[in-house]
Amino acid sequence: MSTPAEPKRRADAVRNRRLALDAAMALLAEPGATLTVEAIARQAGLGAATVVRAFGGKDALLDAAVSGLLEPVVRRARDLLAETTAYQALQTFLGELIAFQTAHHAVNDQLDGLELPATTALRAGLVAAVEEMIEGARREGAIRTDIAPAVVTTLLGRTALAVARAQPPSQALADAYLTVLLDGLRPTG
Amino acid sequence: MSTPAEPKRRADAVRNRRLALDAAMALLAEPGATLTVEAIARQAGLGAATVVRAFGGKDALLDAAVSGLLEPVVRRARDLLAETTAYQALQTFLGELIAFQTAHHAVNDQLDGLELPATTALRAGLVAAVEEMIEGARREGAIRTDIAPAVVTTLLGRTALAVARAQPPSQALADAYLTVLLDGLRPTG
Amino acid sequence: MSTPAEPKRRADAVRNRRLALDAAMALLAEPGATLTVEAIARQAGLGAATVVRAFGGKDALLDAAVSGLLEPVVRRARDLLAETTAYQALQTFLGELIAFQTAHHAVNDQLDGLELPATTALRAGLVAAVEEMIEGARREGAIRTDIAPAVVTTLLGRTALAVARAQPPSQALADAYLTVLLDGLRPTG
Amino acid sequence: MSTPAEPKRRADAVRNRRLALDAAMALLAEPGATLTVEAIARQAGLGAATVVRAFGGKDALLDAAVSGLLEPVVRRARDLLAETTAYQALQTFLGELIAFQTAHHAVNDQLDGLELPATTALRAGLVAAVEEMIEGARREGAIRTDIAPAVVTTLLGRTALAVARAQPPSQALADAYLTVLLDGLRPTG
DNA sequence: AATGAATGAGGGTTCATTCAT
DNA sequence: GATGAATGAACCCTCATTCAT
Repeated sequence: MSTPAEPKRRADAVRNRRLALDAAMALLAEPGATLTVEAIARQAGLGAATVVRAFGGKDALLDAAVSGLLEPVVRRARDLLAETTAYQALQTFLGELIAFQTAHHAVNDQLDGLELPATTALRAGLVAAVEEMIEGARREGAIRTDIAPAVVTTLLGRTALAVARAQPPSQALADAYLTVLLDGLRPTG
Repeated sequence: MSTPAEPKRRADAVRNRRLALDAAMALLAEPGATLTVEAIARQAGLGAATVVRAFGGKDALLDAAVSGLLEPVVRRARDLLAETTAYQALQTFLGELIAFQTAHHAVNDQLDGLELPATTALRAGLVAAVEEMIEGARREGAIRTDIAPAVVTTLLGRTALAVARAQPPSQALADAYLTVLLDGLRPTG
Repeated sequence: MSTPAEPKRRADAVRNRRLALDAAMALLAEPGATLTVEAIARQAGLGAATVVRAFGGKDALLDAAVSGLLEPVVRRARDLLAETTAYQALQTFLGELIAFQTAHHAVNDQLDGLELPATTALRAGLVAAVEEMIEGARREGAIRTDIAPAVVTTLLGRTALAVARAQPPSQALADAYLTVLLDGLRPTG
Repeated sequence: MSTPAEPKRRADAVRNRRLALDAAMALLAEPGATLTVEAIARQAGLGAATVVRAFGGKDALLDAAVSGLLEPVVRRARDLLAETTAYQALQTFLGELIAFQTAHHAVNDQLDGLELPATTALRAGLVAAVEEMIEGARREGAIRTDIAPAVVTTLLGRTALAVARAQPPSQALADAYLTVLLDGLRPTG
């Protein structure tokens, strides 16, 4: 009695789509990885044509991979907003964002360059969530109000991205980012 | 009787090297420019083989071009260090750095990706100069001392790069970067 | 006790072969249709492997499909030969041939290009029938005798094909074809 | 004093462009030839990338090749129109057209399918020239007037194409085409 | 010595066929 | 036995480099 008849014939297809996706995500995590279809296919143990067919083009594959990586991040931002104060959410989330981006390095390049539908949507969701945190923190009196929330959001996002890109990864740098940015955002006066 | 007939032939070579370099620098300044050898050659009014021959490969050309763009920035950092207080130098320099990187957008990609010798050296020089500013500002009591100078340097450098990369360029973002970062670096206590 | 259990299993096979054939014929009738195996399978509501297996290769499938379309044409030629005078048969048949080829546009390309056994045989049958019409009409004194029947047959066949291929289809052109060709075939003297 | 300084550096380029063009034309003349870029390049003794570069894409190459083949045909039609009566021009030209199309077999496929600018223009010129012949011949009282000139032109053009396509080529067929079509076009009454 | 042109390697994509379910 | 998926071959195209002029 649990969705019995519908996904009948795709046990291996789903598995291989998953393999291709995982391979792409794994390569996205490596700093200097070659992101060709062939490289992704090799990593997945599949043929090149298979991964193309599974997604309908390289762009769609990258879109899916980046989205797959980004989606839990956005969800986590939403969860934090619901659970605690906006400022606390901001603090926690920024730390986790850096950790994520550090662990999935090449995602950042994709985020900058391409125009991929799902990724774009998720990024917008991420921006919206951070902006809510900023606005909430302003109302809570936790951060300064002389800079527009949208600007603060962009600043936090882009600098997080940059910090994550540092080679080699550095926890000290991530900590410094959090400390300096949040201190710099304290209410003036 | 010194340098008999040898440098005469090289006059054209020097001129063409300069032309290729200028062309590459100009293209590096444009956001979406095509950085193929042929495009650079066309911009320079030269043949494709000439620009390759003048540098011995595309990588070397890019190294030279990026270095050419970076060199005045490093020199400017040095000059500021000599002219004024370290903190004042830091403030001024960060503003100019953002402006430079915003104006020479594509340089950033090259800075991240490749490992080019001259560029790497210059980047090291840049890091060293900023690190001197940080250390000086610490001695001046102008900034906090609970974060290692090297970490602060990396933080400032990488975030400047990220802010410059913002699309579209935003002066408000650059201002916010300066304000928030420098406020966040104020001495604690 | 004859044919014990064997043909039962083949009921589905026969049905699917029919479905694939109909699908291919339908696509052959459309001018710009995509004639990939997958497209034919989709049109048939079958899997791609099924249509291949049912015929043992794409070429064999096309052979069968084209033959299926051509077969009634040949039979019609035979019937006309039996029913009426040779010249009358010729007149009627040419008109119908053009109409058929116009309605099943893509068949023409296949007729020209490939060398498919069944199709080749049918085409030979078609040629033979037309040739009989020509010879009969000669005996009836209805057409000129200074051109070899085989040549006249080829001329009529190939020009019919060309007229059918006209884009956009034109009834005026078909009429002109009939008028001019038949007038041009009138007995000399 | 004869165009001395302008085409300085292209002796080999022109030669190879010519080679590629000739190769394409040669393959266009063969009935079942493979018209891939690689096949053309092999025929020309060049690399595949070279022929692409020389024309900027496969379509442009085919356009040039077909146009190169078609251009003298159109010019010949124009010349005939200037030299003699329209009907005589028509008779002569149709014979030559068949001969040409027989000798350059595959041109016909390209003429049917693609939308190539130069080829399309030339084809329009060809149609216009033949139409002028028809109209002139009507005024001369040499051909029937109960079929629209445009229809006659299409009929002659498409059937010439079809006759040329006959395999194996047959002079008897070409002669029959001319005889039957022109007799069929005689004035009625 | 400069250069336009040639090229070989590599990219993404499509498709007829084969295989595992 | 039917099938969705896998695949290897083939296609067109781009580009950094090399060569002949």
